[in-house]
Amino acid sequence: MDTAFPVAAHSLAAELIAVLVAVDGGSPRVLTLQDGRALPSGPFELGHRSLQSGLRAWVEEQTHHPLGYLEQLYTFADRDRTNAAGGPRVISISYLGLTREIPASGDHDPGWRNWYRYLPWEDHRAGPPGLIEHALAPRLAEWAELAPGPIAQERQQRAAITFGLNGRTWNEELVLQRYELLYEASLVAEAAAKTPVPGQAMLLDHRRILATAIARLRAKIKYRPIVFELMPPSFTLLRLQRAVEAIAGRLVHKQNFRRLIEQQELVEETGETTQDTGGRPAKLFRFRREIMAERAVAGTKLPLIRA
Amino acid sequence: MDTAFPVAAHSLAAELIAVLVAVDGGSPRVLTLQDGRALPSGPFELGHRSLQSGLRAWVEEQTHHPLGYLEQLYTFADRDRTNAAGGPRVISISYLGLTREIPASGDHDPGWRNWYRYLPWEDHRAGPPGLIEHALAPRLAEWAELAPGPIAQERQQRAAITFGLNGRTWNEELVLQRYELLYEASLVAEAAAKTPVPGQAMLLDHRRILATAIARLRAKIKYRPIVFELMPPSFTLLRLQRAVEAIAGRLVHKQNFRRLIEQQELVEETGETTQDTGGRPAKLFRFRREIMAERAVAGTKLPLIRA
DNA sequence: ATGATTTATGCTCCATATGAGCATTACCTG
DNA sequence: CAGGTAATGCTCATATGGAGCATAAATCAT
Repeated sequence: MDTAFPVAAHSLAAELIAVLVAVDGGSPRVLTLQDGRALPSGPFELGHRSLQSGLRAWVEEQTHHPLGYLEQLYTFADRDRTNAAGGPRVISISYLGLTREIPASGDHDPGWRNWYRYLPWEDHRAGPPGLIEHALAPRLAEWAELAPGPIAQERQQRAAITFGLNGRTWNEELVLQRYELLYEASLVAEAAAKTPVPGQAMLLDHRRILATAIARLRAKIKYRPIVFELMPPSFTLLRLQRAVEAIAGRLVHKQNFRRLIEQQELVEETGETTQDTGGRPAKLFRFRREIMAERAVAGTKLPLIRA
Repeated sequence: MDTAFPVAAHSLAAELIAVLVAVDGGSPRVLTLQDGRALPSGPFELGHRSLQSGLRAWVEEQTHHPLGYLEQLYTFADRDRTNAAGGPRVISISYLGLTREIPASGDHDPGWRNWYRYLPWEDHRAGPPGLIEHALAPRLAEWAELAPGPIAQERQQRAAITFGLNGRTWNEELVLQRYELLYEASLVAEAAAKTPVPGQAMLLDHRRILATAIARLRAKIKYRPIVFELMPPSFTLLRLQRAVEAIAGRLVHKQNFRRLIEQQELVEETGETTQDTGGRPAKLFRFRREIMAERAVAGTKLPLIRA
């Protein structure tokens, strides 16, 4: 069972897809190509030592910008992804990358787009977007009704849970589940919707990959100090908070946020302050990289017994 | 972009590798082949609709056992993995699968091995294993000393943090970091160690993949109700606890564990009890699958503002 | 300059969750 | 019946997370 030779190799190709993220003030940005319709991608070259190094080299060459953090997202090889019948079967390996600044827009369109343009229902910073109630909920209900009794119930419940309908709480991490629900209900252009719900479509499954990246980032930001990969060397606590909010798509309690950051000793004062805050001048902070090693992982959540 | 080796595109192949886990009483088991030296793996067939379905079909065919839960782990294509020079470049996609029972051993070796056989330093249920202090710590210290000043410090610190040396607390989630540290220090057979530290080696990087799987499982068990995928339909709370302990490699506070499980309403009594506990008969419970949809994801950890 | 507006920062309070034990109850075995 | 093993019920101290109140220090419109 283990020795059957791998696939007749000539019908297989590998592709790398990157979701590169930056934060510009209050906007979460993602690097796109083709007028915002595609994520950057390229073939996996056999010359590279590993996938990771291949992607890193390729991204830095293309964007001329250092890549702070890089993490593998997901690999897929769904048959229906390959558009050309008879073309090679493509395995796509997607990555999430965080970068510190947005490259100065050289000549024309640098391609950094606000990601909520693609998934507008994900931004709850100003409360639940109206389009959920007006544009999504009715169409989802309609879709649920199409199914026979028990299935209809189930669909309705899924919609309610993922989108926080009828008074349920919004869970910002369910980005992928929400996109997939809309896809399943044929409400997005990628699923051949006649009249898609709001939100710009992308080529192939790039919007799904974006959703995966956002979900991962929203989850990870809570237990690993990765926001700092998106920040300049020094920053005010409010800017840091705004970055978190941009990613999470939710507002954060200012005082408690500060308490959290400071008690974890993640930052230290630079000693300087900045006045371009609009109000009282704010202290500048820098990330304490040294703490990273120690703060390896926190999470317990199991009633362990102490040693 | 440059291609170091001018190999035509036909030298690419894809392989699936599965880490199948089961729990047998207090033993965490993993399915192996070749007398325990390899994880089951096989080619990705072009006929399959997707990677996931390909793997699922293949596993169920091979093991004749249902696969409860399946999750992608990691994809890699390191050049040094391909042993045969000139052979195709292989992309390996690894999966973690959980199964409910251990298949009855048919004729001979069913291949389910206790995973601590491969990573003996990971089992802290009876306190920190002696081999950490006796066999690992000295060799790691030795390795640290090989480097010049500052690097030596750094190595020493990494070892102390990952293995919980000199009074630091043990973090059971750092399974992969520990294995990689030992690899880097050439203390495991896979890294051509002259006299490897205890722990059975595996072919290629299979032991690293196992470490990845355990790390993922140990992390996930804390915020998703996946232990139940390893349990029979009804079970006592102690059996459930033993399963968690087997995976986490640590003991759990019994009363608090019960409180946690019950307050989360993850289980319900079946109404029956069992007497083969050795002591007072225990109530039998079953997992409340319905709760899964609601308990989609819990974790906040950010000081969010309520709606 | 003056009061309104903005943001930074310091603190308090309270509800829960978590970590540790103590005490009892109910079976089995020799 | 004594002793052993588990199952269960409860209590208590502390840590953590969610909300607000209050004050300080700038800018801005009038």
